[in-house]
Amino acid sequence: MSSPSAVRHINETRALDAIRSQGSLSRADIARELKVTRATASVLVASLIEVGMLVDESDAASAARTTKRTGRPSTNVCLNPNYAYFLGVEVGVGRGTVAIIDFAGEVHAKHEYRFSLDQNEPKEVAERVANEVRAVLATLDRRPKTISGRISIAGLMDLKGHLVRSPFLGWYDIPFLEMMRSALPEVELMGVENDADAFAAAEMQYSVDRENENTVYLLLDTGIGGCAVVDGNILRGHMGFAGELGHMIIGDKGYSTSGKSVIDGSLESYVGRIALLKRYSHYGGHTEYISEFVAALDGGEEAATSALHDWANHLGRGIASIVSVLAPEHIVVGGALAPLYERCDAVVQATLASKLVAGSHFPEFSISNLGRTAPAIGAAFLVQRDLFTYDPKIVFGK
Amino acid sequence: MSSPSAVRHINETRALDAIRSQGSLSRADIARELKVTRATASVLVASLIEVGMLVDESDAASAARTTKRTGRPSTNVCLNPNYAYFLGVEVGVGRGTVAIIDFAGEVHAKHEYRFSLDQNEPKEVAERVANEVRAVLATLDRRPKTISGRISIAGLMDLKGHLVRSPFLGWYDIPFLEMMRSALPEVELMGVENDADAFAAAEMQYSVDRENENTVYLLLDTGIGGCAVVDGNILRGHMGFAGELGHMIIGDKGYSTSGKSVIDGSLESYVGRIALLKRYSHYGGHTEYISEFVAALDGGEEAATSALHDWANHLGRGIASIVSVLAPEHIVVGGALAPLYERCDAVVQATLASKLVAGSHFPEFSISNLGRTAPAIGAAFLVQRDLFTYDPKIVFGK
DNA sequence: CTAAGTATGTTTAGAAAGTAAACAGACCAA
DNA sequence: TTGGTCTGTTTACTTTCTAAACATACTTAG
Repeated sequence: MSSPSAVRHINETRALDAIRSQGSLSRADIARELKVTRATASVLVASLIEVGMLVDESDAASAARTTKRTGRPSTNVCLNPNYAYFLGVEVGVGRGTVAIIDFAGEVHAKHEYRFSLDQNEPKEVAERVANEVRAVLATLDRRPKTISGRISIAGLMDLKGHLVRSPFLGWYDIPFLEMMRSALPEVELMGVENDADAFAAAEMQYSVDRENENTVYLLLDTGIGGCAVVDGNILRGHMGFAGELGHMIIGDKGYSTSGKSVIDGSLESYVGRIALLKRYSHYGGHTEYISEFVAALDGGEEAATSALHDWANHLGRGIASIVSVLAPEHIVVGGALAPLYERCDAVVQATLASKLVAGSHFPEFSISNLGRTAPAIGAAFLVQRDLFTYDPKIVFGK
Repeated sequence: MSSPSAVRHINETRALDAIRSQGSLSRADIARELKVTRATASVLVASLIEVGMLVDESDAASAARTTKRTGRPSTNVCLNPNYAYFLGVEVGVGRGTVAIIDFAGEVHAKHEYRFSLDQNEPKEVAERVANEVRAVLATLDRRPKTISGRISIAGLMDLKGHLVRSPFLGWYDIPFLEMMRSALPEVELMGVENDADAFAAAEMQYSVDRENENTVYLLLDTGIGGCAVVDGNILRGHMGFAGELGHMIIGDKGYSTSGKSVIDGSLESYVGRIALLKRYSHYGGHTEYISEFVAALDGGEEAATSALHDWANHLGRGIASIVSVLAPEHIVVGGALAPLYERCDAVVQATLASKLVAGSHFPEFSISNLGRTAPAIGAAFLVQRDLFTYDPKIVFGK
C-alpha cells in the first residue's frame, strides 16, 4: 500500500483529530484546517459518516452556533460517541480503578475498589480486575460492539507490554497483559502502560488550554513516577525504559532504602512516601498515613514542618536535574503526595532557582486536580488517541 | 499543496535517503526498499537525475557489483557528489574548525586554526571565521554553485539560532548567526547548533553499524556537554534548551564553582576540566593541561590516580541519572577528557551498576575516535541530512 | 552454441486522490 | 426584493501510483 490511499488515510486521520480537538466542525472548517479544498473535505466527511465515526450534529446545536453570521450557515459534524467505547484499567497496590469513555471522549463510568493484599497473586488479581470491569460494563445504558482497553500499572513495562518489575506490588517479570486477556476475553486489550504515563495522558486531555509539547508529569506517591513529554512525544527510550525520574541520583544517602528497589541517594530515597515518613520520625513525629501528616502540618507541628522542608529541598534539587535535561515548559504534580507540594511550592521553587544556571527557562508548575481515577481515564484516552493518530513510519512502510 | 505531489515529495526524499545510507542502489532495489513498484522507482530516479541529485554509477563499479548474478544486471544510481557542498563551522574557545563535505557525504576539507583570546569580540571572531572559511573554500578543486552551511558553538541556543549563553566564550545573548551571515554572505547559513549535537551528528554518521535510536553523546571538556537521541530524535525541549546533562545535580558541593555558570553540586562541578584539575591539586598534583595529567596518570602518580578515581565515581553517578531518565542503549564518550574515561571505564561502570535499579538496561559504552574536527563535520552533515528528511508536519500543513 | 531461466527496467492502461472553478443553496441586510 | 457572502456539491482535469505485459541482458544447463 502506498500512495493515493496513504494520503486518504492521513487526511481522514487528520480530519478526525481536528474534530476531536475542536468538538464540532463544518466541512469548510475542515478544509481550512487541513489545507485542502472544500470538495475534498466533503468527500472525507462523507466516508467517515459512512463508517459511522462521524454524525451530523443535532439541528439545535448547529443552529445555535450558526446564527448571526453572514453567508450560508454550515451544518457541522461531530464524533459519533457510540462508534466505540474505550476501557481504562488501573491496577494499584491493594486497590484499583476502572474507567470507560466513549468515542468522543466523554467519561461514562468511573469506579474504584479495594482488594486484600493477601490475594496479591497476579492471576488472582487479574480475575478480580476482570470481574470489576464486567460489573462496570453492566451498568452502561448501551454497549457498542467494539470495546477496546488499556491497562495501567505502577511499574516498568517493556514496549510489548510485558511487566518487568513492579516493586510495590512485588511482581517481577509477569506477562500481565496476557493474563488479563485470558481473564477478560470480551474486551480487546491493546497494551499495558506505566501509571505515570496514563496519568499524563489524562492531564493532557483536560488541559487543552495549556501547551503540552514539553511537559513533565510527576506522580508523587510511594514511588516517584514520571512521564516526560518532550517535543510532543512521550519519552520512551530503549525498550521503553525511560522516564524513571525517581531513580535519578541527587545525593549520597537518602532517608529510605528498601533494598533493591530504592537506590541510596536517588530522588525516591529522599522524597518518596516512605522517605517522608521516616524523616518525620527522625524529627519526632509518627504516622503511616499522608492524611495524618498533612493534618499535623496544618496544625503547625514542628516535626512535620521540618520534614516537609527537607522534602521540598530535595524535590527542588531533583526538579533542577529534570529541567536541565528535559527543559519542560510545564511541570504537573500529581499523586497522593501532591498535597504536600501545595504546602511548600515556594521552597521547592526557591531551591530549583538556586540550582539552575542563569538564563534557563523556569517551568510553570501546576497541580493535578483529577482524582484517583486519573490513570484509568488516561489509559482509556490512550486507546482513543490511537485512532486519531497516524504513524508516518507505518503509513509509508519501513 | 497537498496530495499527489506530497506523496511524490515524500517518496523522492525516501529514495534519496535510501541511496545515501546504502551508497548505491538499482531502481529495483529502491522499489523494494520503498515498497513501490519498479515503474514508480524508475520515474522517481529519472526525475532525481533530471535535477542533478543522482547520477548513473560508473560502468566499472556497477559491473563489479553485478557480475555472477542470475538475471538482467542492474544499473545502479548513486548520489551526485557535485550537486552541492556543505560547510560546517565550529567556533571554540581560542580555536575553531572548518569542514566541507559534498552531497554524498565525502569530506573534502578539514581545517583547524587558533585565534588569540584578546580578540574575542563576537564581531571580530565572526570576521576571522569567515576568512578561514574563504581560505578553505579556495583550496577546493571545484566549487558547486550551492554551498550551504551550519555553525556549531559550545553554548545554549534557542531554536531560532540565537546564542543565549556561552559561558566559556563569555558571550551572552548574541545574534551570532546574523553576524556570520553578514560576514560570509556567499554561503547560505542554515542555522546554529550546539557543539554536542554537532558532535553527535558526526558520530551517528560514522557508526551506521550501530543502532542509534537511543544514544547519549557525552562531550567531556571544560563544560560537560550532552546530546541525547531518544527514540530517534535529538532531545530539544522547550526552546531547544534540553540536554544540558552537565547541569544535573548529583551532590552537594562539587570541586569547582566558577560562579554563575557552574552550579554547586552539578555534574560539571565534579567532572568538568576545572573540577578535575582542582581535585588533582587537592591530592598534591598540579597542571593546567589534560595531556600532562594523563602523563602523570600513565606514570602511576598517586595524586593523579586518586583524582581520576573520584572523577570516575562522580561520572558514574551522573550517568546513572542519565540512564534512569533517558534509557539510552549506547553511550558515546568524546571530548578532550575522553582519554580519562578510557583509563577508568571499569570504575565508572561499577559505580553506575551500583546506582541502577535491578533490571535496568545497562548501556554499552564506546569512545569517539573522531578528531577535533568532529563538531564541524557533524554540523556539515546536519545540513546535508535536511535534504534527506521530510517533516510530516510541513508536508501535510499545520 | 542454443534454449530456458531469471531478474531488471520500461511501457501501457486504469484507479485513486487531489485541485480549480463553476454552480446551487441558505441566510443576512439594506 | 435584491445583492452579498459563505457553504457545500458537481464537473473536468491533473498527478501519482499500481498492475501487468513486454523488452532486455545476462547466467546456466543440456
